[in-house]
Amino acid sequence: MRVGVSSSGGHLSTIRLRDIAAAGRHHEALDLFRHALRHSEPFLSVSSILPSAILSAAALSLSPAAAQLHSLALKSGLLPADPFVLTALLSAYSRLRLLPLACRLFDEVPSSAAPTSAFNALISGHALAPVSSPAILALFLRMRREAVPFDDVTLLALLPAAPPVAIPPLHGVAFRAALASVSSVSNCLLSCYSRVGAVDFARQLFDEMPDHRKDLISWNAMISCYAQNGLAHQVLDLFDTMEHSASVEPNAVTLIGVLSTCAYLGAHSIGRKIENYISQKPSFDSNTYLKNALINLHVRCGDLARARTIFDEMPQRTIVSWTAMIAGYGMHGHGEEALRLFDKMIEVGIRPDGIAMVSVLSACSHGGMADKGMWYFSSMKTAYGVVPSRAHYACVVDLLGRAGQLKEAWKLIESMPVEPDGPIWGALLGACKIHKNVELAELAFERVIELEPTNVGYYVLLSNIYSDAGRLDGVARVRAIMRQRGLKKDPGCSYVDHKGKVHLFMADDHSHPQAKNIYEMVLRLEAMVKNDSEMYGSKRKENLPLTGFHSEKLAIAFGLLNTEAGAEIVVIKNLRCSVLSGPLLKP
DNA sequence: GTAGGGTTAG
Repeated sequence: MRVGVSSSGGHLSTIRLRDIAAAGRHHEALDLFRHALRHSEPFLSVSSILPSAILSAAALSLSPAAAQLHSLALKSGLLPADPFVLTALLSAYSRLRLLPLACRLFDEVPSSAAPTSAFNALISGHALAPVSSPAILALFLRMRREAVPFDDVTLLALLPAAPPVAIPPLHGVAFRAALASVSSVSNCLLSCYSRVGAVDFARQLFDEMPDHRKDLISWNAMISCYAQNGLAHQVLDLFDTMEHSASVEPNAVTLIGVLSTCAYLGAHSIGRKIENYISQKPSFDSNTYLKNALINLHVRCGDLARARTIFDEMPQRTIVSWTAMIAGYGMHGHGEEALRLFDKMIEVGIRPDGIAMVSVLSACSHGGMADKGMWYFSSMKTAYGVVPSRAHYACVVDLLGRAGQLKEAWKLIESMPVEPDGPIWGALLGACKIHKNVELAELAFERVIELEPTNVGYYVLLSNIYSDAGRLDGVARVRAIMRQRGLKKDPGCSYVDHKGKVHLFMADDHSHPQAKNIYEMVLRLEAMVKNDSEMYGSKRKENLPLTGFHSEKLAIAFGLLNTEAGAEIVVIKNLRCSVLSGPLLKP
């Protein structure tokens, strides 16, 4: 359709509108569109400016405007034939979460006349919906049946939403269409493999990429892959390689991956180096994601004051910033401060999500505030619209359990609207250990082992409960089941970074040069905690050799023996011992 | 001109 009266150069509006919309100035874009229509510029086709206007309306969440533009398109005779208008509308309805409208529009397109871009828009729209993979795969199959060519964009929309089993066949499809070597597609495949834990496949893809196709995103995806799969040593190794390979410069996303690994390892010194590097780059200064990663680093390494300073100085805080800080106070036993911060978050108008509530409940649990925790748990649905998930139940079972209310914890599990999972029964089992309840422990163990038959931790826990109760028959039985199922006790290890040297401790480990002093220290500490000097003497005499010494206790004792009062001791436990050979952890 | 890959908290 041509609308033309005015004298100004028509196509200028088209170009300006696109640029303005692309720059994110959507209000201006819509104003310009209205202006162009009203003044009917010559040689200006509505079809050339309508797609940008439609997408601007969607970007501003203006459903009525999108619907108006839709009817304008109909009146102008642009639907369903104009592929650009059609695709923009499909994309707009998808982004406005009006998927039914998108589907209805798509159905009006004559079969096999729909362009690739229309399918792509609809697939992306379905990918935004919570349970979408069947619908998406159906769309893709229909595309192939109707011989509509697919492209890289199709795969980028399809792959992240596809179920794990569909990834390898889709990889094959991409390969045969000569799309698997397109950087964006191979990066996407890499993250898909990462997400399902297929780290080796991801690495293989990474290694197979020729250097000129390996871009910053490829490096970031591989680093995040290692980080998310807990392979800390590999993260630091790859980051090191990246820094020495001149072609790409790390960006904020790279550093977030590395920082999360430092947080996981408690590698405070490396993390601080990265923080220092960041502080010299003004462009990183306003990156909220990066600040959140730094908060998490300091929180996990025990430097709450530094974490809080970063938090306080942030120009913008997201719910992630608040949650990281609340969780930090919670995990270090500052329950009151955690709740104060939570109240403040509510005050500034941030509505907590499920994860924020997990951090609140666990702060209550670790801070011994059972009543407060129960209050938050029972009110969170009405107050904040957070429906309790299994993670919340696990927190509350832990909370009741620690407080000695084992029966109530059991009743809560029984009353759950969904089936309890391993961590929930595990929390009850842990509470049984604290309160020495063998009967309930046996019941909880039976359930937890049905759900997680190979989780060695639960066997060890029950064995220790029997051992505490002097029930050696039980200990033997648990050991027999473990043997029968081919399960081996994971050697728990803890380490301390002291003066640039890493000191590793295993449970009941006597190999350290200071072993004698360390064991003395543990016994003293235990006696202090129990406020029972009798125990110190008795355990010392009767236990030869000494057993039941957690690796973590040994590491803490070592730290206390070798540092000044008030010095920071960071103990990291239960990591795969392989991380200790990492290059960055050496002095 | 349309569709779009990598990022933090539990």
